[in-house]
Amino acid sequence: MMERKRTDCPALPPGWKKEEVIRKSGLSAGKSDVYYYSPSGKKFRSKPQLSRYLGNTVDLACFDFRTGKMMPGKLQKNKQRFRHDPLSMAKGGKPDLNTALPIRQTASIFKQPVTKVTSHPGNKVKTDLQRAIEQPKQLFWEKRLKGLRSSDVTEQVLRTMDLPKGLQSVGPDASDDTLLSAIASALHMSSAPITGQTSVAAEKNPAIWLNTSQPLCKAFTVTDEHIRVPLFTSLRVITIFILIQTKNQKPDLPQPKRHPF
DNA sequence: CCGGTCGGCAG
DNA sequence: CTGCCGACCGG
Repeated sequence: MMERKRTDCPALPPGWKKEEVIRKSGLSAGKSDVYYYSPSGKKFRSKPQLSRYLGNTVDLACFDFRTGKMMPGKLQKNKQRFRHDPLSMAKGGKPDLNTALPIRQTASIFKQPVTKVTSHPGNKVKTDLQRAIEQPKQLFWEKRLKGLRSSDVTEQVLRTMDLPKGLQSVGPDASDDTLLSAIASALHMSSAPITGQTSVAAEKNPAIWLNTSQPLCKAFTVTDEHIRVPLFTSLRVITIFILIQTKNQKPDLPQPKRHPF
């Protein structure tokens, strides 16, 4: 019997396997069918089926079912029609994808669109600079960065960076890629030195003792040694260390404020 | 495993 | 508009 290979699929949670079967005969000979298998062995043969099963635990918006890879930039080939823009719809034009309402981000089995209420259509939004600067920050907002990957020009998702063991995450999500995103964001967001969570209490109960101006990682300092020993450490990680060290030595330099990644 | 639709989309 | 092709799903 011809063994068919089930390969690991890095874009999906651990344990998920991908299989590609080439059609051998018939009109569609040469074409292939792609299947996925859950850790428990359940077979999936389409993206909608996969999506229904995974629910909100994995965002398959940029998941390419055929290749099994995340393809950022590839807008979801939405099977369902966009019917939210009466204006452009009435004109017979194609629905404007940019006016599509966002999907509610709360945990729910089903995706729920938000309801847009326009009570005073003519109103301008008041701009209150003071308020804009001090917006409340969501605790553990870094979790939303989970699964975010960098990609090259071909839109292939790059391998996750390996982090030195010295860096340890604090809080509900201990994955390396989230940790890295948090640190990288901290570099952009604040002009303060980056030290990690210096309070020991934060490690035991981060929900209460978290220092929200610091990334979700245990306290660390960057020494020359971190930068000098590139063995087993990627150039990109070294670069981040250098950026942190530079910033921490000159904390008074004005830093550009950016949005998190 | 393959065929038959349907819908997106390039020409 | 039309023909092609990929996604999806039924048998």
